[in-house]
Amino acid sequence: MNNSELMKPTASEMEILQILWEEGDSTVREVHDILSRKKAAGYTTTLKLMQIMHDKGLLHRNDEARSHVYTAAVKKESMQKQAVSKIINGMFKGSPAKLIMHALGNHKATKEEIAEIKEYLYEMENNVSAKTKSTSKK
Amino acid sequence: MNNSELMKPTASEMEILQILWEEGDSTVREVHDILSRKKAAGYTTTLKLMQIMHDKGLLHRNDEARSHVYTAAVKKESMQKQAVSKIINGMFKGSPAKLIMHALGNHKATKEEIAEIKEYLYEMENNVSAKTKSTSKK
DNA sequence: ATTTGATTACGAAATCATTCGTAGTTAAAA
DNA sequence: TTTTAACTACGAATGATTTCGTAATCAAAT
Repeated sequence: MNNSELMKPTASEMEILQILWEEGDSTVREVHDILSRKKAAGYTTTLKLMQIMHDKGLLHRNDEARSHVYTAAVKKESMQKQAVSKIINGMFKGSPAKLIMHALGNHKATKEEIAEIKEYLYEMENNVSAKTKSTSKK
Repeated sequence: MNNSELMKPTASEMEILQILWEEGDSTVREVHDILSRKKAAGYTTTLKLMQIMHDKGLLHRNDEARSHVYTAAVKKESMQKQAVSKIINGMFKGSPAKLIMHALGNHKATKEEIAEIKEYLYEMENNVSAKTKSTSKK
């Protein structure tokens, strides 16, 4: 039905995407079991949601086996970026610094995290490949 | 209909709140004109939305004059906090640092902003009234 | 005083998202 | 082979949000 990046997942769809990003390819059953730990939901509700997401192009599906296996078709990074942009532009007048202050002010970071941020800032200021995430991630 | 903080504005309601935060008290006409610059929308649509928001307690209203004057009834700060929390918990597994890296990575900050953030981090590390926003705001 | 134009109130249609029941299919167990 | 359990497809009910038309009201201009 569509191509890729511009789709805006609903809240429920976000929950499912998050599970798939976390767990990797999964069947409806697997997603549903995880979802059930947090909220009541009928199995066919989860099924339908994932089918709709597939129609929208948010999920890929392998239907060779009887239980279809779904995969997130959008990148976690893209969605994160989109979410952060939306909030910076919508609520913080385009100033990332304002957002950062808020984040720091209301959510305590560990010493390590603070150090990491400082390191990142240092790199930015000195053009030390500020775009390549230095953090040995994942 | 209700009291205050716990209401979750919809996307359209957010747009109106943002205008009111930005412009201060405004009539439907004023809000609508600004809104029209960004999206097509009938006047009565904006009117109805603002009436609903008033019913929900999201807006205050002065109806002494023929054209009613509306005011945001929720604080920008509260909504910002809510938005930041939602994104940190939903997309960044509770790690404010991850959000911050993203914000810094995708939205260039000015030298001043970077300095400001560093200052803020320094204060945090040394407990120097880390909660009182030091930044001479606005 | 009448007309004109802008305003509010409000019902209701249109759209979108969520939830669930039912039917049909398949694979494995009995 | 028959039964049972799990699965998909899909229609449709429900619920929430958004959009808009119409009627009534008011104020200003004619």
